[in-house]
Amino acid sequence: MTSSPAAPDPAPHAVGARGDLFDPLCPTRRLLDRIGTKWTSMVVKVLAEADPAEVRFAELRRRMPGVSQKMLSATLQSLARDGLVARRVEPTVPPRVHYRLTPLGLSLDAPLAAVRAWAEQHMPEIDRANRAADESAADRNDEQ
Amino acid sequence: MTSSPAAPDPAPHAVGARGDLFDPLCPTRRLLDRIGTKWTSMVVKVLAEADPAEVRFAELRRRMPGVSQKMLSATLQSLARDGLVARRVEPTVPPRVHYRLTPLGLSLDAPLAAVRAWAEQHMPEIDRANRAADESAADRNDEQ
DNA sequence: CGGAATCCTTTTTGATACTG
DNA sequence: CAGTATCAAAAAGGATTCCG
Repeated sequence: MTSSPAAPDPAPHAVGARGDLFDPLCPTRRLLDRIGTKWTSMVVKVLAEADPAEVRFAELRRRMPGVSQKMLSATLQSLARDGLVARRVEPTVPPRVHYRLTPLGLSLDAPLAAVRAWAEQHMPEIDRANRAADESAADRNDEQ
Repeated sequence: MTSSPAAPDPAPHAVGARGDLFDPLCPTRRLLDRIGTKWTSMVVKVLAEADPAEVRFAELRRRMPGVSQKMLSATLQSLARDGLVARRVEPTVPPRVHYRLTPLGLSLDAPLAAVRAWAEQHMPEIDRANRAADESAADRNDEQ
C-alpha cells in the first residue's frame, strides 16, 4: 500500500514512494489503499452499526475478533487523521477513550455497504470459480 | 492480506493462516482483501470501461501506468481464478492474449464505482483533515 | 485502560533476467 | 508477446513489554 496507516507517516505529503512519476495517484487508489487495510472497513462497519454511536476502545476490540490492539490503535489513528472517526477522551483516572464515526465516515459506510452486499451475494460464485480452477489445474497435472 | 493473489496459493482452501479461530472469514473481508490488492480494482475499472470489451495484455498495461508486468500478470490470474475476468488466447505465433470482464466481474464494477465516486467526492475533505491533523501535530511540537 | 515502543516474522512488491 | 523465475527490498502484521 502506498499510504501507511500503521506508521505515523514521516512524510505525509509525499504521495508516492518515489514521487508521482506515473499516475496522479488517483483518489480512488488512495482510498482503496486505506479501506483495503485489513481492519479499516470493519471498523467503519462496526461503528456504523453501533447503537450508542460511541464505542470504547476495548469494546471495539471485543467486537472485532482477531485484531491486535496495535492494529486497532493504528487503524483508528489513521481513520481519525482522515477525519472519518472522532476520538473523545474522558480524563478520568484510567482514561476512557471513545470513538465514533464523523458524518464523513458515516457517508463512507454507504458505498462500503454496497461492496459488502455484493460480497455476500457473490462470494459463493467466486468460491465455485476457485474450485473449478483448482480442478482444471488438477486435470492438467493428471493428463499425461 | 489473507489471500495472496500474487502467489498461486499453495493451499487454496485454508482460509485463515492459523485457521479460522476467530471470525468465519466473512465474505466481505475476503473480498476486500482482493480488491484492496493495489491493482485489482483498477483492472476491473479499466476493463469495465474498455470499449472493445477485450483488451490485450500490453494494452492493459499501457492503460495502467505503474504496473509491473509481474503484478499485472498476477492480478489477472487472480481475477481469472475468481471468475471475474475471462482469458482468451489466440494461438498465433507470438501469442495474443485478451482479457475481458465476465458478467460477474462486470457486476462488481457497480459497487466499486460507488466507492470510486465517493473517493472522488470526498478525498479533498480527507486531504483537508490530514493537513489539519498535521498542523495540530506541528502545534504540539511548537508549544513549549 | 489505552496506548506507545520495540522486536521479529510473514507477505507483498518491484527489478531483472530468461523462455515458449 | 506474454509471460515465468529469481532475488532483493519494503511494508504489514503480530507478540511482547513498558508507561501515564
